Amino acid sequence: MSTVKPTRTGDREAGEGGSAYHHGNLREELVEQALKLAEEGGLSAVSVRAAARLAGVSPAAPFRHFPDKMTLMTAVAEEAMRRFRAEIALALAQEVADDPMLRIRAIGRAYLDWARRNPTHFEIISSRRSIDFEGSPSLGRENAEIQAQIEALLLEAAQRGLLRCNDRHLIQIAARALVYGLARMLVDGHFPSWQVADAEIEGTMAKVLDLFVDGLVKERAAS
Amino acid sequence: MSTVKPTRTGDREAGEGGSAYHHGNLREELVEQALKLAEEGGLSAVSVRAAARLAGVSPAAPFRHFPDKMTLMTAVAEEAMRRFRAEIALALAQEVADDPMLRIRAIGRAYLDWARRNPTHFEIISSRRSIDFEGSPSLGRENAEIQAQIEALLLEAAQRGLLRCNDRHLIQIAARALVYGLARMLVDGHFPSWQVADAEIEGTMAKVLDLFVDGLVKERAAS
DNA sequence: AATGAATGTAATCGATGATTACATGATTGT
DNA sequence: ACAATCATGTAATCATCGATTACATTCATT
Repeated sequence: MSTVKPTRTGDREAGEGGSAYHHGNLREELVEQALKLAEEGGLSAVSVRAAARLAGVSPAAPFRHFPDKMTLMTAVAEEAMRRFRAEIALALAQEVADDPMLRIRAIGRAYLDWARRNPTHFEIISSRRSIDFEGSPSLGRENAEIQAQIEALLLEAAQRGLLRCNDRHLIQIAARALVYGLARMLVDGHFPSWQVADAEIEGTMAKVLDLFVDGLVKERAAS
Repeated sequence: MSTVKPTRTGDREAGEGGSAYHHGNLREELVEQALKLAEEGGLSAVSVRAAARLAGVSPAAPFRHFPDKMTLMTAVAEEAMRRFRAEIALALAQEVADDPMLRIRAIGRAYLDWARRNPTHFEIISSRRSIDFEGSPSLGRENAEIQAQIEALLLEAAQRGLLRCNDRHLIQIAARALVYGLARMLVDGHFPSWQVADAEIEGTMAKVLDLFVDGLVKERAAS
């Protein structure tokens, strides 16, 4: 009547106001709390029960909204992917350069930056065991959109004769493998084995990205 | 008395022969069974209890040999790493080419090949959450030896003027990021999102590797 | 208001990692 | 040969987790 959505009791964000049997927004609250758990304690800290606890609800309550843990994690991944995509889109919008390879590099940097700042969220969207990627249209769509953006940039680069290799699909897989490998080396804690200190990680990843992109383009005039 | 090793009851490989209270070789048996569990059911199928079950021993027995699960998994990782290294060494020994970049590519192929055939074992040695990498001299040493081999090859390549970039450490990180990314994309099941069928994976990975290595070398003469 | 669907609770199950007290048997010193 | 000692395995138990079932409560619609 007074609230916008007729199907909801009302916002209980403050936590203690209204009558407490029906939460009113449990589904989204659980996703949010799961994201928080992931941030603070890593992937292993995310449990259905812990999310329920944080939401102030019984251990069985989440199963009214998600048939199993994987479905909850998939919803978490969808939210994380939404943020990931938004940040990539922002970086691309801020890259004023006309050079398509520079724009691809900007995407790569945004990718690595987000993974560095949200390691567990990155892990969640990358996993195919804790989430049902195939079963989520949202995840598939967002992923395909990133691919399409890069494909367009590669096509432009090819038309300008910048590329050393004609197989753009292969280039794209290579590019993704490189940034995915870097990001996973980071979240998996491999850099200490490479004598790369934490403070150097960002710079190292940027230089590796440059090295790779330079290797893609046809012989540059000079340097 | 009759057996070779005086400190052991004797081989109980067959399973039912001798007196059964003391297993005689539990530690190694547990590692072996854990490897088997990993092969057959993935990382999540590996549990201390399951390994104990397969070894025909009580759920608490493993904790006499490993203080916690992570220590068991670290021992598993050490055995997996040993096999991994052996296969890389074999591939390198079989590569007759004198070209250091071809030798590096051979290492990359062996790396990817092993990961493709032993996805869960690869996952275990790559993880830094289920194992204590830093706490294992064996793991650190084997990893450092691979790095040293590649460093030597890169140095040779640099001396022959083959490299486009002088920072060999950076090249090595990039190379590792690429193969690690490819291997993890495989293990994590990303290739379906890239329209790469299972049968094409091996070839695709090889081509991506070539694309990368070609990008490292100074402008080739012709095609 | 009454009814039925949506949503949350309570109780319970089986599996897991881990700990403690106890049992067994092999090793070793005399 | 024998007994002390230590390594190794067992039994029992705990807390946590994912999951299910039966029941309670609230909301929306009639």
